[in-house]
Amino acid sequence: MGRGKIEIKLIENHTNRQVTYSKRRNGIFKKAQELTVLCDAKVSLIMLSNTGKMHEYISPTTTTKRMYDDYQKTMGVDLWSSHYQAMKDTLWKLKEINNKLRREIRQRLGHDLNGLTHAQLRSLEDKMASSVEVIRERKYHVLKTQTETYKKKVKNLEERRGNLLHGYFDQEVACEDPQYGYVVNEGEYESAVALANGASNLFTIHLHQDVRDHSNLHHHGGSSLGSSITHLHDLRLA
Amino acid sequence: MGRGKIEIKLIENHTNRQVTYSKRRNGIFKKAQELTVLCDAKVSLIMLSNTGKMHEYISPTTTTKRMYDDYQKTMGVDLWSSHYQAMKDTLWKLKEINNKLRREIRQRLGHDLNGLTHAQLRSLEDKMASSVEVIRERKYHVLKTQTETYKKKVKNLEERRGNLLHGYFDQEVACEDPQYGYVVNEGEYESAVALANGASNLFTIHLHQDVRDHSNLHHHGGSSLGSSITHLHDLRLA
DNA sequence: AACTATTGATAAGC
DNA sequence: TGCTTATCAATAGTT
Repeated sequence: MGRGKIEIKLIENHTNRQVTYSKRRNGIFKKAQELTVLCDAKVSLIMLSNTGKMHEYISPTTTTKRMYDDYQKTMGVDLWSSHYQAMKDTLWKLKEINNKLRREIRQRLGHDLNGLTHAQLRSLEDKMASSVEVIRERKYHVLKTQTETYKKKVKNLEERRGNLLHGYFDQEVACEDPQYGYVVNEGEYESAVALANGASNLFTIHLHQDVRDHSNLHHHGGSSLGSSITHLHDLRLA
Repeated sequence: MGRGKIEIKLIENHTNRQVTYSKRRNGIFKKAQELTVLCDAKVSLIMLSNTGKMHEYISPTTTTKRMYDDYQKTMGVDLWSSHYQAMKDTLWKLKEINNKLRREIRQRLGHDLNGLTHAQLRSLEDKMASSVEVIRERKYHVLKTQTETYKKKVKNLEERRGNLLHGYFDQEVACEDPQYGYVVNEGEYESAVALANGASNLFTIHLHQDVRDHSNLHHHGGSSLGSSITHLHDLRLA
């Protein structure tokens, strides 16, 4: 339709092609619009020119995301889910691993032993016993180190105070039982134990939605009927 | 264009609306096709009728996924990423929990004790000692139960064999040391230990792509130019 | 961009 | 749905 029939093949002339693209694009947008209204249909139309310009029409009764979600559902399964599906798999596997780790910890705490055979229990007992031994040794090591550090500190303090105050605080310093040296950082200990006792509290995960505003884009919805259909999304590829 | 001008408003007559939808849909598809060829453009066109039928046109030079990916990039990346982002957060948190659980297990195995204070070590030792006690008790319980079960079995066997064969196998039965009753399922024990000894092997996650075949759908690509544009995806919502 | 001669799309009817 | 045809709409080429 025009001053002459044209063959449907690539328009070689660059300018001509641009003009035709613009004209026909608007024509299609108008038709999409009309279809939406006349037939109560939902249309998602995305067009990308060879110059990299992107244009979109979306029926005002829906959103592009919803259209593609429906499309996915209809087509069977996901299109872009290579990424998404891999993520879901990873997530599931991490959950599995988590459960296994938890179970192991529970067993080491002496719970959930019902499923284990005598041999497994014997092995578990042995391993834990040797672990306790390691911990005990480490404890003695820390004890020894800290005691020495403490002694040094006390001695240093006595010297300094003695030097400064000529023995005025000798009695007070003597009251500080070296034993108290072991309970430094008592506050931190509490929280450390809380953490060690389950970390279950960490499972309180608050999911949230990240809905962003794309106000930088001109959005002229399909509601402005016959007036200005040309005012559709006019975007450039990033 | 037609036997009369029509107003662009919802067609009330249901049948008429269906017919118009079908005709105009094909018209738009044809125009999308022509635009693709004439101007070297890429078009993604998804239409959903009010009866739930879905139709699609996609330029043969691209795919629906690629078009939508481009669209997302242009729009600013976030459409379904509310979902996606929540998933990523969950994944990250699960990894964190995993690491904490692993650290705890290592400490209970007697490793990585360097950061702990004497008080923490003492607490850990106590807890492990009491856990060992629980495990030991459970072990004895299992031992006792299994021994009794075994004795019953042997007795029953002896009786049955005695009845049938008049004591012919007495000697053989006597050779079965009751101790062997404790080592049933030795094979399973090995795998259980392997599992208990880290579960680290579970981290070997093989990501895969799930590319499925949708051969149940009639796919007539945009290559069949002027011939049969009506043969586009014709799907129903699941 | 705006203008038309022309072709193309389609509303109504079958 | 498919075909026909009288009409209106889109647009190719020109200005």
